Amino acid sequence: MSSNAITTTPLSSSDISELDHIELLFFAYRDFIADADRILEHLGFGRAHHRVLFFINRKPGLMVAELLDILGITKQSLARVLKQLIDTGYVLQVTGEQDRRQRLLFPTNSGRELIMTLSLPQSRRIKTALRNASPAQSTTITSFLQHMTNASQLEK
Amino acid sequence: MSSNAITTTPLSSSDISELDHIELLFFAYRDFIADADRILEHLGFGRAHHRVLFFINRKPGLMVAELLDILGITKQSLARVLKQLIDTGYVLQVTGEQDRRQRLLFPTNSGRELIMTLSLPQSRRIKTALRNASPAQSTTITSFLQHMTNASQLEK
DNA sequence: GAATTACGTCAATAGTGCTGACATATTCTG
DNA sequence: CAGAATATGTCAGCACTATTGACGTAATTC
Repeated sequence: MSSNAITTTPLSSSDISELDHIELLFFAYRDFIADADRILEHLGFGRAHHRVLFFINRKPGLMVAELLDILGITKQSLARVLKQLIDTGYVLQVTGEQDRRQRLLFPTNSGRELIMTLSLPQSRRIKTALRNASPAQSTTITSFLQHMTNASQLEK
Repeated sequence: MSSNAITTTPLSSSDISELDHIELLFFAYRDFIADADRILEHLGFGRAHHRVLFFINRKPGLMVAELLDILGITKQSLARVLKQLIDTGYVLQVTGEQDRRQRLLFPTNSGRELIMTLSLPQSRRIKTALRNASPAQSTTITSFLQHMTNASQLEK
């Protein structure tokens, strides 16, 4: 048992390249996330705040329920960070006009400013990674990322 | 202040596509990770266990210090999950031969079996995402992921 | 022999996710 | 109109994973 522990048992050769991709994806995302982490530290915010603010900025006026769907977390988890973002003036809640049960979410000016600051190093990283890519190659990469999501994998 | 909250303040137009990529990367990684999460639940393990086992399987015989470098966490964080993986028979520690201070890490047979099970849905997802990609396009994607890591961004 | 290295461990804390339970408006429906 | 459904908020407790700081031990190096 321990005698053969050193033997590597390769997966079928066709899987090898996917293991490489798994590893690459891990490193890419880890380094990508770390860019913003350094900035968040100073503000007493975490990654959850970042994600919430990012999507509120992407889709100003979205409902709490929509945001929950996008993030894939529970309302209790969202509540904690959302409350902090509201209390600190980065996010604004507005009662829905047609449906007054809804609380539509908007970034404030500070919120937009913050999310831009957080996005900058990440944008730079992507820009650098795409520096030598042709438009066609950029499309290939975008398409790959899209196909990696559940939304795209469903319509296979 | 609240009057212009609805106004979206776009970043410079050249940054728009990078925001799209940030969003895509979030969804891709989130769904990608979730594949294994469902399996881990049943075992009482978390993502940290997954990552540790993954890299021990990728590089059998690596030192604890190397693993810490790869994962980018502290030894105290690693200790907890590593101990569980050792206690449950998925990982084996072997004292280094040249340097007897080292504890070289190896996956056991069960460990290799488990990491294959965890990697399968992720491999399938990647395979599906690459289904219509030519070899050249595959290379483009691999190259992009590589360039997204700190290691590659440094040698710019 | 003393410093350094590789690793382990105890304790406290933070961030972020979860479930369950319950409350409050508001809207929809029979 | 009364009751069901919906959108949201909140309290309480727990799990997992990360952190820092401090200290210990064995092995190696100088």
